[in-house]
Amino acid sequence: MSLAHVILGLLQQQEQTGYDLKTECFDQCIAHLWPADQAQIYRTLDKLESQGWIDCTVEIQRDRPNRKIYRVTTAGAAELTRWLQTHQPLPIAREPLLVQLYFAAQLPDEAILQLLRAELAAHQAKLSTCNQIEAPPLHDSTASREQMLRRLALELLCRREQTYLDWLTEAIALFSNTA
Amino acid sequence: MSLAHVILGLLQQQEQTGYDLKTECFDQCIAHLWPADQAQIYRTLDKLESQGWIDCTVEIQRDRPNRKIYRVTTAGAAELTRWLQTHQPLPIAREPLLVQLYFAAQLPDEAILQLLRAELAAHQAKLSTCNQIEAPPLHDSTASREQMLRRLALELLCRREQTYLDWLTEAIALFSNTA
DNA sequence: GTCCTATATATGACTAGTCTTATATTAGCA
DNA sequence: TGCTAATATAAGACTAGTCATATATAGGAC
Repeated sequence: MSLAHVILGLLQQQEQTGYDLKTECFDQCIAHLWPADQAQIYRTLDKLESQGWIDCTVEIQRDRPNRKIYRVTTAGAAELTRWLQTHQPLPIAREPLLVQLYFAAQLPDEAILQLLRAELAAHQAKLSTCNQIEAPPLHDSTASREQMLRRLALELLCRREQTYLDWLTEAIALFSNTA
Repeated sequence: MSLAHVILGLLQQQEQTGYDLKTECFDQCIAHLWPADQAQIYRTLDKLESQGWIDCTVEIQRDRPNRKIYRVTTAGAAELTRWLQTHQPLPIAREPLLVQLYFAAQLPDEAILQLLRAELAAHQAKLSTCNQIEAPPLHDSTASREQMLRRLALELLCRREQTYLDWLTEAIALFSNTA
């Protein structure tokens, strides 16, 4: 249940509501690390609260629905620290495009090229959104520890997209030659 | 429901049982593209059959449980061809390690290094299993179209692992210097 | 003799995540 | 006047995937 730990981490940085988590964290950069929809965020908040890892105070608003502001408890902080140091299993990446290529021998080159070009465009778009996330360069010694670690995480995202782009470009060249 | 299409593809190559699919396909190379457990394979076979995309004949065995040998129907073959040409959404990669790094500022360097080293070892192991999958080199002109496409898919898997290894090695160096 | 493995299929219980809709109020726009 | 967007939380229905267990038979290991 890593989503629970993402939320613990975010709440430790700043106490906030489920709505804030969704609009300011998950819809922004966290989406690249661990996408989550609104329903899942609220359910995980409920679970974290019943576990005693977070608690909340209700801020009564007249003109808007009340806000439940969550913060990490002592037990929650201990759990986060424990989890942060525990090696997690490798992520399972299920890649529809690779499956398609694996069975694509029956398709004409032009159909394969269309698949590859569509994937290339999608990865180019993703790389450009990753590049738009602000972060100091990897070897900037004035950056804080937080900034450096975030830059490091972001760096892998960008490199992964670049790996895709390089591979797709070569694959397209391969099929363009034989076509 | 890509697992359904993986199974359609595999059955189109060779009619076989759920047990065969599990032990000879999913436990071997397909696991790298689309891992699936036994329960999910059998349930998907049921669903594919009720959709009319596959059918089966029962081979009665005296000394062993009977075998249900599945094959792709005409409708199933048409569905596979359609799916193979349809652009699929980018895979969602949820990376626990990146989440950990993102919130790791509170940890000492040594704890971060331990995380990075464990991940490096895991990715080294994965790369070596990927490298053990037999496939002709990418530019071997004597390879069949099937072999070439499989080599291409495998090539991305290997490059992805190499990208991880490079990034992890640099990250480890970064923290070893500051430590 | 008992345990484990292989062969083969099936199902129950569960987790994580998605999609949709409900509720309630305010503000802005056309 | 009616529509939409923003602010907030909640829950129902569903899908995909995981984990464990059940069933049945044969053969080999200890």
